[in-house]
Amino acid sequence: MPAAPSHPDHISAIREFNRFYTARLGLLRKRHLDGEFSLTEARTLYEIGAHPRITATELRQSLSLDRGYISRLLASLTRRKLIRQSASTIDAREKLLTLTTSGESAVAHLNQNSDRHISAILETLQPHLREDLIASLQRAYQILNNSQTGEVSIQRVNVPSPAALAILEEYYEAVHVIKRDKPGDLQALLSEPASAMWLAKLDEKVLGCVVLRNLPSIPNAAECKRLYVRPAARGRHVATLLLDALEEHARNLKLDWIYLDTYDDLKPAIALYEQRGYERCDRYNDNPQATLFMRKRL
Amino acid sequence: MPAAPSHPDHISAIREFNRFYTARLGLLRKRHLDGEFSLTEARTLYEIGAHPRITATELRQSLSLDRGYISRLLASLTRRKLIRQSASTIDAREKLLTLTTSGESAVAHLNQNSDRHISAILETLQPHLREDLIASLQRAYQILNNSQTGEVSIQRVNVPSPAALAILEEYYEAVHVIKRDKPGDLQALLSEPASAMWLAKLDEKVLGCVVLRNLPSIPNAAECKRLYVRPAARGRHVATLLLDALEEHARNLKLDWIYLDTYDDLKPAIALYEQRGYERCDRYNDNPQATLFMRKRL
DNA sequence: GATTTATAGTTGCTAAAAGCAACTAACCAC
DNA sequence: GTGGTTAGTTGCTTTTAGCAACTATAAATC
Repeated sequence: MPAAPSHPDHISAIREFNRFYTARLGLLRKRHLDGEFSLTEARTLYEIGAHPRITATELRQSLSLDRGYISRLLASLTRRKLIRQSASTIDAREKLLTLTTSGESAVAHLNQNSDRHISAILETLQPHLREDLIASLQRAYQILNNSQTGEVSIQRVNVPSPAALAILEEYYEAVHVIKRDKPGDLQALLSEPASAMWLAKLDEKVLGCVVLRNLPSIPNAAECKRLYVRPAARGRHVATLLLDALEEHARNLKLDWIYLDTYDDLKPAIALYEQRGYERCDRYNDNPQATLFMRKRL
Repeated sequence: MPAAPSHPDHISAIREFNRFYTARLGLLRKRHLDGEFSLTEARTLYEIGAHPRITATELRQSLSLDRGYISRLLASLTRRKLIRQSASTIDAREKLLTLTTSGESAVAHLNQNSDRHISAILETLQPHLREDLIASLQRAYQILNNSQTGEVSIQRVNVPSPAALAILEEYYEAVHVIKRDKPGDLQALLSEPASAMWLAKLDEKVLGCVVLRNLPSIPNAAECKRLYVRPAARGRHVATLLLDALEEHARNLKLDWIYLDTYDDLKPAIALYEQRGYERCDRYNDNPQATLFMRKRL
């Protein structure tokens, strides 16, 4: 649909908001309140934390900085043992960046600082205004996040591609699982008859994944595993699209049940499952981390 | 009222919004798209434009930069004829900063650049989402703007204080009046029986002003003049407080009518007047700039 | 399979941005 | 007046960032 030209009032309203907001929240302060890191260093650490296994080039694009400068910056952060640069098996030129433990605690510390500042502002607000403010910002977030061009597509994974391994890696980090699959396991899984994996993509960027796994202990059933949507892509119904693909596939296989396990804490995930017709059931496996079990009749 | 401690979810929601928003809008890009100015220079120019007669120290606080650096920055902008530094009559140490004509056009040009970028984002949105986005951001703006601590107080002006002269100066710049009162005129005005001036203040900062002036041509009437609220303080009902004070004073003087003149373009001002019971009337003076005349029976 | 072309990252050099500290001049409180 | 304070300036230094030439790997072309 061809959008109508933006009304000038809209534009200046946003411009004014930007100026006001950055000033009020101190978003442009050079020395990031914390003596130890510059604003750019802090942003770099945060970006690596948010996107483990990011490459320097991707970082450069998202921070819009010079390659040379980034290179030195990363060298310095590595020297200070805040990040780790590991060789990529896919492309020997690039290095995959991850936070070290102390890098993670540095990010946590930076967040704390920024939180203190935000908290001081929120505390001057009456509770209902506070709710109102959060809701307004979240609405803005949602609208802008969804506005990114392109359609989310769901792709079946046939081979253990780097992209598939990378998103699984991210999933593991996000849920802190202890027992991780090895790359070879994915290959094995994909070749099992009733098992499969899907990726959600926007252009070429992977937004999330889900795995359907054979469940030999229960007749005519399979298990939904590794449902994960990257934080940056949430609110775009990516999980819904992934589950649609998974369930359709299961139906084609003439399965009767999808089982899954999860944790009581994951309220939004549980809400989604319930909304899709999953209902609580008894423990069906011995996953020690899981506290909640659900299933759906197809 | 003692505010309840902020819920951690609120804080992290705001932190995430900040990261997302600054990245999406490119607010942290160093070289401000325009080759001519750095981000800091652009911010400086904008700040001076938004607060004419600001001092270097105030600027330093709002941009949180070093005094020495600011000093050099201002020297450079002055050399480039973008700003003017005029001596303060109140405090000979400080210099009042204003944009030159070419400084103003530089700001306009910077705004255009930033607008292009904003416009590109808005154009990807459907009209209703666009409206929704603007409304959300404006709501956030409003809440945060009002959250600034302290109560707005209204003060009667007894002598032509520097603060009173400064806000009048700002008013003149804002409305582009040709015929300005000279400082002596304010003294004369304040000593007239039915005339007076009020300032709205937040802590020690002046937010706006209004003048009540004797109107000898009409019996038992006075005129409301110079109603002005600084852009940064709008949305806080400052004008309402000022008019309350003015009308109360007029009633105490046993006046029957308040008259005022304005321009058709000033829709929000006119809406405020109408809401307060002012109604349109015939031209009662010979102010060539005025196109709309109103009055209210007290 | 050799050759070109492109890409990821490094390094030398330089410029711009920003901070620190010592300074001057004006103001303020007693 | 005198001592303490504040607004702004200036000399000096560090940090931040960019440019361009370079190496090594990958991808494309023939």
